[in-house]
Amino acid sequence: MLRFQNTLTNQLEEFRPMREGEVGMYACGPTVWSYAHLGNFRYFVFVDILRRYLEFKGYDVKHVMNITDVEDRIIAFSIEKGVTIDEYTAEYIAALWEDWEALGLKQPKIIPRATHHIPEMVSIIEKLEEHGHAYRSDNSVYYRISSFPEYGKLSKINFAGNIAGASERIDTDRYEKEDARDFALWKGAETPDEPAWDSSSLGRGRPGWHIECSAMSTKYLGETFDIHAGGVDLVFPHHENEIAQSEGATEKQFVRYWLHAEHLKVEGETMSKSKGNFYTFRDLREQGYSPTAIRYYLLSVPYRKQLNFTFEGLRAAETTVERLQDFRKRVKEARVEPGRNEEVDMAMTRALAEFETGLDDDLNTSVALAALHNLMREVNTALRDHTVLEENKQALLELLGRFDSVLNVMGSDEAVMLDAEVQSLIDERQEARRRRDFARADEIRDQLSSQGITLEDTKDGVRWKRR
RNA sequence: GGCGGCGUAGCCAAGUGGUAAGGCAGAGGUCUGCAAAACCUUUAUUCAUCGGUUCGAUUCCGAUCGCCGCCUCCA
Repeated sequence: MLRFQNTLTNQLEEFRPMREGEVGMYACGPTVWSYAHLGNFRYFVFVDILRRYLEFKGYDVKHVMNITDVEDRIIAFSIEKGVTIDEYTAEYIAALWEDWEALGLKQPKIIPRATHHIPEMVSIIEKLEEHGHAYRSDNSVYYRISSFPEYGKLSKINFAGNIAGASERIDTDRYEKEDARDFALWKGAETPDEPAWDSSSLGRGRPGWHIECSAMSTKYLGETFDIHAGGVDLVFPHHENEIAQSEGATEKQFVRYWLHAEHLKVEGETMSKSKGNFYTFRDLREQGYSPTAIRYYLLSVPYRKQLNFTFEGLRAAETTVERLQDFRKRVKEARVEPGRNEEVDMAMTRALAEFETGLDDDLNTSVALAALHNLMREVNTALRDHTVLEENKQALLELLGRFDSVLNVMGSDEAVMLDAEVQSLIDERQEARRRRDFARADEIRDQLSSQGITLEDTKDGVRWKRR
């Protein structure tokens, strides 16, 4: 039974989608003002596991992720560079998809961009005005929080209690609002050259940040949908505001399950540019770490716990991933004889059960990985001195494939060909070894090693690996 | 000031009212011409500290110490 910790109710709840066999899922996407960093990817990997596991369970997942391509920083930086916001964001969007693919993340099925959904946002704002949830001030439109009694139900923030201590941070806004908590739905244009859209009802301006997600999620998933995911920092105010907007406009429940991923720390500290511990995915790749190891590392800690990123941990992930991939490759290459091995059968049954128990429990990836490691050890032990039996091999490859349909860390299936020259060197070395000309054999091994090819001598011949 | 999370072996980390998953590193071994890789075995009388509840607590309750997050645009 699949269960999620729902931020809305603060409880571990059985997951039951609105429609049998289908899941509508909205994941807050990036604001493309810079390269995505490790923390962003921790969250993206979580969403990927969530989606893949739902698919593993047989659901058809309608996965929507927005791209926020208009926002204050984007506007400021594009003006600084003297380019349009589209030109400015294009570079970061391209980089995002490059990183995305390298990390083995599935593409969301629908990827709406904020700038392409202005009319939808305007129409929600109009509805909010009709319902008395919005008001105008200067050229802008604000949400009237006092009109939505349930405000705070997601974040559980008690406004009466906390305003006092935090008051110096409020009221710095230059806009005129009825209440300090109210937030902008539509920001009226102040200068002629800032990016803005004309709306006959609202005037010239641009949308507030929160309205984007309300408009795009509802458009593609309906007024009520199953899952909304995000980073913990979005609980307040972003998601709280989305609820106020969407439920204020439709008078229906907006989202049924709210899932929030914890943040990543680096060497025990908050990742920040000023501390010099700020990393993007590309930074790590430039340092030679493999995307798969990074993925493994990011998913190895359950999403609701802070992940303490360390380079020691990343190196450990590197080793582990190699071992897993090697295991799968060995199973695939193993020579077979007819028949089946009961021990291996039982190990597989246990592993599958443990894998599902783990992921069913609010996506406990640590438990799922332990299941995989236990399987690997048991299979290795059972088959240590035996030839692999045909039925086990097929079943095992199938099972590993199923696990990897969620984890995606065990390597691809494509056979990599060696060029003829390398192959002939390997052959020559084998010949030299037969002659016990080890000097020549080692010479060839060193030569290939300098080309990034590692040789391993096994009972069944030479195996090679590209670094 | 308000709200929330966490503290488990050298490191990362799961977990439960009945006596500690898994990974990395370490140690020993198998294999090997050597090596590498791989494989096997092994590594916490103990779960921040102090009290309490209980037949029994790492797991529940309270206090203390330490770390982290949110409280208006940061995943």
